[in-house]
Amino acid sequence: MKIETLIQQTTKSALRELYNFTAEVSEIQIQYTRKDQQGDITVVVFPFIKVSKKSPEKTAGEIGHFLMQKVNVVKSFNVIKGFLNLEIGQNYWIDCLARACSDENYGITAPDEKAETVMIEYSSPNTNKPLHLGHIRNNFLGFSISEILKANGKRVIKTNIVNDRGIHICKSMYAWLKWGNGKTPENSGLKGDHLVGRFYVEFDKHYKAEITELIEKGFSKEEAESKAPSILAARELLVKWEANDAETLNLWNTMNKWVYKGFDITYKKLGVDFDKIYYESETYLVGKEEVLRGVKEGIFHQKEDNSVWADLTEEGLDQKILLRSDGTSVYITQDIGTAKVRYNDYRIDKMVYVVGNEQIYHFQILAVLLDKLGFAWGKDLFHFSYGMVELPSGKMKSREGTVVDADDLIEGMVQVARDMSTELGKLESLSKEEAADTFRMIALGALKYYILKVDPRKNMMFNPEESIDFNGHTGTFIQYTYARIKSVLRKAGENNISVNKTADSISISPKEKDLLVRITLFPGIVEEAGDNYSPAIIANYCYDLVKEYNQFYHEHSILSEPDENQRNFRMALSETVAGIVKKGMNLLGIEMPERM
RNA sequence: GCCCCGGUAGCUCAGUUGGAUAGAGCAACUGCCUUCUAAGCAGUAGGUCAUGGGUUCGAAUCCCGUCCGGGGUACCA
Repeated sequence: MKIETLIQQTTKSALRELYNFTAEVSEIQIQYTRKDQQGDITVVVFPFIKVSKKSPEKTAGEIGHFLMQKVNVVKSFNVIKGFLNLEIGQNYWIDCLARACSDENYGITAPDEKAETVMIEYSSPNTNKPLHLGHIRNNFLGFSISEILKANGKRVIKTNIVNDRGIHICKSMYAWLKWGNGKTPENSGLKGDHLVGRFYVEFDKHYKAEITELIEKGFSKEEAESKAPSILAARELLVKWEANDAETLNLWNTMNKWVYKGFDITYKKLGVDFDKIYYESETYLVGKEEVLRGVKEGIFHQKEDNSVWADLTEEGLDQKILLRSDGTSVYITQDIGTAKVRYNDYRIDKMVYVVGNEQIYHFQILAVLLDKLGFAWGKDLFHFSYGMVELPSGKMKSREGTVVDADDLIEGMVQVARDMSTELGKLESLSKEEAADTFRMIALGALKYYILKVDPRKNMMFNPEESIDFNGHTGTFIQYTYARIKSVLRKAGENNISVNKTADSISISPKEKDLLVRITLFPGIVEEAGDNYSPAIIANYCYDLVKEYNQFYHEHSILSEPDENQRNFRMALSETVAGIVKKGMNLLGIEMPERM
């Protein structure tokens, strides 16, 4: 049993026996004792002075005596105001270490027969432009949350819906037809997604110019936006596409293939993957059918101009368009179809959408629409909404080219990692390939950590200079500590010192105690991260753990410790910390180098 | 207008879901490499937790008001 639970329950008995009061276990507050106080675990007794009718000190003292008698790991206690600080015997901590050290899956829960199946949708790119920093946060979060849920005993299906059709790609297609001069990735030397992205920007440039021109001719802004020749041409392409026009489909296929080839490279570099990829072009018709069924069944209504709407005013939402007057689908139409297809393909207990918080309203509507269409699971969908990424220079706008491109960012970080390692004279003993792989791990680790350490729900500032910092609260620091431990363990192996997991008759220093306590926290941290869908909780824990380890490392010698039991204990501590940190960082999708 | 989200050190972020004297990193300054990796460790300085009230033994945390910032409210996605 966990020590916290044991103390809570015994405190509950104490309250009953001493004061004839029946408390809920959840009312009994247990916390780890502050570092500036004596003791390991603290019971907060303020809430019970009403029932004890005694001073906080007296009450704490009485409960303290009770706990000492009933719980043998409680060795002593002290009382400060209403805080009952318990000292836990050293055997308890050594036992915890032994368990953590010997269990390869410490902190990780494997799925059992009745494990929930969770499908997690993330990434979900449009095929009209390359991935940028915003997508990076999405991909890292989606991947990490998948890993964290797996570690909490869920079955996870990672999925990606590729928005491969729609007005956006038609814009790129039109621009390519009009101004492309037959450019291809091969003859331009550009990565496919970047090439297609250029045409999207090209489109917007012309479109904007046309709007300005029309406004000068006396049109209203709205009229100009809908009457500009470019947008009309793109719309026409969309209609042709939905009508299966061979030439349009051909171009669409070609350009999307360019993009996929580019995406594959970027995904690989990011280290993310998917169990199942859906394409909007393959699901939107299912959505359209569902919408038309809704019309037939009177759930939705069709206006004179043929557009289809859902009236959600009763649900406190607005009117929502589901099909345009020209019959083409909008974003949410596709989402309805994709949801239906997914539930046909898999036995899904929970559907999680990793999508930015600007789409909160969209997913509220989606849940209601699915519910109205009679899908029981609709209202249970979970929109994991994360905050936007801001730059010191302001917001990113892909149409205006003010985005941080994913490929450029990664390449730049690898370069800095290489320069920094060379400057520090590290990795000289490694082969070229090993060194290159380590630079990659360091660069990606720094980037992933920088993004995942902040609470996903909040907007975050991406400062390019800080993100490539390798000192302080960074992924690099954690990787470094891991490599450092590995180095010690390697040396121990060479000297034939075995890690003794059952060390006794040793003395534990305060710093070692801090580490032990921190180690026992790991399983709870994994659980909390799962409950809260928060990689940040894991990230911050790993930092705290290695910070503590480095202090220990600085204060104590390990290999040159003369006492064998003491040495073995420190080896076990080191090995356990390394194991936890590796598991924790892997939950963030961060690899750990053995040397750096 | 209406609806969501946020405001903690100069900057970027934590803060165990209401507990003790609010913590890290960066930036600045000062020490520590003949000793297991100095991408490290130790120290100095830095705070009216936006603001005003309320709830109670106790509030950065919960409730109400105000101010500031962001997002949403499209026949864009």
